[in-house]
Amino acid sequence: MVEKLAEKGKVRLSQQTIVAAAAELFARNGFGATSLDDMATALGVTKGALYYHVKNKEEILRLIFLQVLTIAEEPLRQIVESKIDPAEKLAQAISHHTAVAADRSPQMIVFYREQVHLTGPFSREISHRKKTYESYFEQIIEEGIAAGQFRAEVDPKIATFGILGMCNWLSQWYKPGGTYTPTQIAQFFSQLVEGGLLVSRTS
Amino acid sequence: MVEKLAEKGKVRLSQQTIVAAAAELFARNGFGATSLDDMATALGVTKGALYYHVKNKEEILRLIFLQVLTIAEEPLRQIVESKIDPAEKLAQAISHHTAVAADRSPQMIVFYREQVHLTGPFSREISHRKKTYESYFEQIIEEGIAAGQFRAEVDPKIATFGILGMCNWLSQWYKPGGTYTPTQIAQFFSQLVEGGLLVSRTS
DNA sequence: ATAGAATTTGAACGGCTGGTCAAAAATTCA
DNA sequence: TGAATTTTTGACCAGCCGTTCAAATTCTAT
Repeated sequence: MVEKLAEKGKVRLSQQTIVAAAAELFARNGFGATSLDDMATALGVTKGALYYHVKNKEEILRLIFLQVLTIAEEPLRQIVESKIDPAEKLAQAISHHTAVAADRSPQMIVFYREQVHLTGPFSREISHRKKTYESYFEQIIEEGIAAGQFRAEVDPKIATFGILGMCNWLSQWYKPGGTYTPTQIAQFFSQLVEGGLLVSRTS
Repeated sequence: MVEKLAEKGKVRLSQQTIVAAAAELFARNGFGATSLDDMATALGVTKGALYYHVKNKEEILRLIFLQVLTIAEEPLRQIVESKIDPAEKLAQAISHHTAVAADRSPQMIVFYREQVHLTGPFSREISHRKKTYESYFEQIIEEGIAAGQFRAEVDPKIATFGILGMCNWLSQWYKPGGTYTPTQIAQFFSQLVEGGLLVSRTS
């Protein structure tokens, strides 16, 4: 059912390689439907070997979540704190988030699909960090409204959910080597969010 | 682990009630992590009883997918074929899609998360109907560009993915009884997509 | 009331799951 | 080389999974 990835013998087994292989399998088949045997087969080893590098199945999932957050959080924080105008901040934030979604798309799919399988305090920590991440976007929009750059009728929370939804959805359809690069897609999204579709506006 | 829903004894067991309960459990815990015992418990019956109404677990999943498509497809088709201007069409399409995402949110979560667990030709049929559904949005945007109402630089495919991502994401955060109704949220989304965030534009 | 049909039960099944572990193999380094 | 260490094996376990089915129950209509 799960074909072997083209990694047999090439790479040394480690937490990193396990997590990478698991992310692809979880993204393709779901966390619950991916067995440790599937992962072992994909890596060209036996199930038991995995347990030398990893405590259990859930830890693999935890490591995927941490990887996503490690990549995503810090650059966004820097964008928010930089001293450029809000519209440019938003464009950079969209560009950053789109890039993460595009080149870590298995991890992103897992991140937004499988949190339900995290248990205990770790799941709550993820929820909290997700909220913080979202709040950065909210801040940028509020800033833009306060500066008179964004329309005052905009609800920052709804707009944030809209923008993040737009970017996150990318991992559902983006395939490397398509018509557009992640950078170009991010530009399209920025134009759409900032300028809208209409040629002219009345407000 | 899975608490009983407040349905015990109240409703008669049927395909419909099974599908409804399953949708909530699948949405909350995932298809793979939801056992038939979980569903039976939630409905106040034993596992065996389910098999009188349903062929197997995958059929339950299939019925959820069909339910979503049955609700979503036809109204959108009518909007596309109606003789109103593209901007208004888009607003109505967004409103329609948002409404579906909001008041069938368990089913929508399952629809976009668990297709991987469908097997055989049915999965391909769903993919095809999904694509057709997306193409309706593309059509509206192309129409708007052709009519000179939408900006010519817009890529209809990317814009469609963006809009659908925005709406679909709703099922991840929307809770009935929040600050805004689905109708209001749809209006926000329409404004965002059509007019953008910026107060003024140069193009 | 009672026959007949519709529905539910509860036990049983084979298979797969995540996890464990002593022994074997591979690697490292003096 | 060869001893010490790191890594992998492969067999094993207990438990849960989806599914089946004969028997028991409940419902329906006369």
